[in-house]
Amino acid sequence: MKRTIILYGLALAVLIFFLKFIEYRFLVRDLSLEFYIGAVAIFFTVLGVWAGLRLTKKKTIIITNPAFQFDQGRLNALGISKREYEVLELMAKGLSNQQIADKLFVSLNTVKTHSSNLFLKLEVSRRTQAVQKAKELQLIQ
Amino acid sequence: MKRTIILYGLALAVLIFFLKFIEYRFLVRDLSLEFYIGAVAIFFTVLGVWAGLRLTKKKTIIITNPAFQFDQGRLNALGISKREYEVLELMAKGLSNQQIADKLFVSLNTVKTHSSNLFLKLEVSRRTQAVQKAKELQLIQ
DNA sequence: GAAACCTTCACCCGAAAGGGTGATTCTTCT
DNA sequence: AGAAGAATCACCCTTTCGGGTGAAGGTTTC
Repeated sequence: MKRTIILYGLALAVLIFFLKFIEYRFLVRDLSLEFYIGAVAIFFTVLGVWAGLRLTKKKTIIITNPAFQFDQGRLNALGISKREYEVLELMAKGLSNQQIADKLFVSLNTVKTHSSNLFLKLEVSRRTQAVQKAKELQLIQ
Repeated sequence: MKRTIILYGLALAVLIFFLKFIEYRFLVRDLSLEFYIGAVAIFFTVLGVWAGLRLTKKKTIIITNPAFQFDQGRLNALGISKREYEVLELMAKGLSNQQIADKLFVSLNTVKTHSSNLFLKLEVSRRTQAVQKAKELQLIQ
């Protein structure tokens, strides 16, 4: 922002001195006033576009929430165990219980037990709610 | 934004008057032409800024982190209808199909149809994935 | 060593979700 | 007026989820 203004100012100064220069060399006889004005117009239009875009350029998208930080305390407060948390994470990725079971090398029944306990502790009754609530509580990203 | 442009204009004016001042001291010449050039420069700068912003309006709307903005275009690109979007929103809140049906005053079958079409369009096969993907695509908050 | 966890797994059952097909009504666009 | 799409609903069937109960083996803690 500041750099843009400074650069703009410098460009402006350079141009004006440049114009002064050619003015003294070639344009004292008023040979092409139209050309002179045209050049100034074009130059400042371009400069204006450039500066305008520069100044209004938005910051890049931040998809992940930078304010997120893993809070073990909140997990403990809810009594969520390590294994249950792993299930929760995979659940949030949209995996089915079977896929979670394959990933954690346990049986489907085990995953179901974990998820059931998880629902009790989060006080929900469906996985979508669990994911939503876990995000609200900043348990997962 | 506007403040930036105003500040910029003021900076420009200051610079020009500064240059004028130098000019008076060292390069006393035809003053009316100089002012004319200055006016043209300012005018075209403003024009350039304005035109630049106008022309790139859509491209510069990039959402910064907390500011979610509804993007109809992305919905259209995926071919997601209004009703499907409503189902998606309620789905993301963790509601069951039956609850969604009650809320929208339609039958369970209708909700299932909408969600099926939604899954096709989002290229997913489960509601958790749909919600996750919709958030990634900034379709929902 | 008993109590309190965690982790693992099994079985049953009902509810919910998902996939497929077809059909009707209504609006909208050409 | 006809085509296209949206919204609605139905019926079928399979898979997945969720709730309940029970149980065995492991660790930690008092």
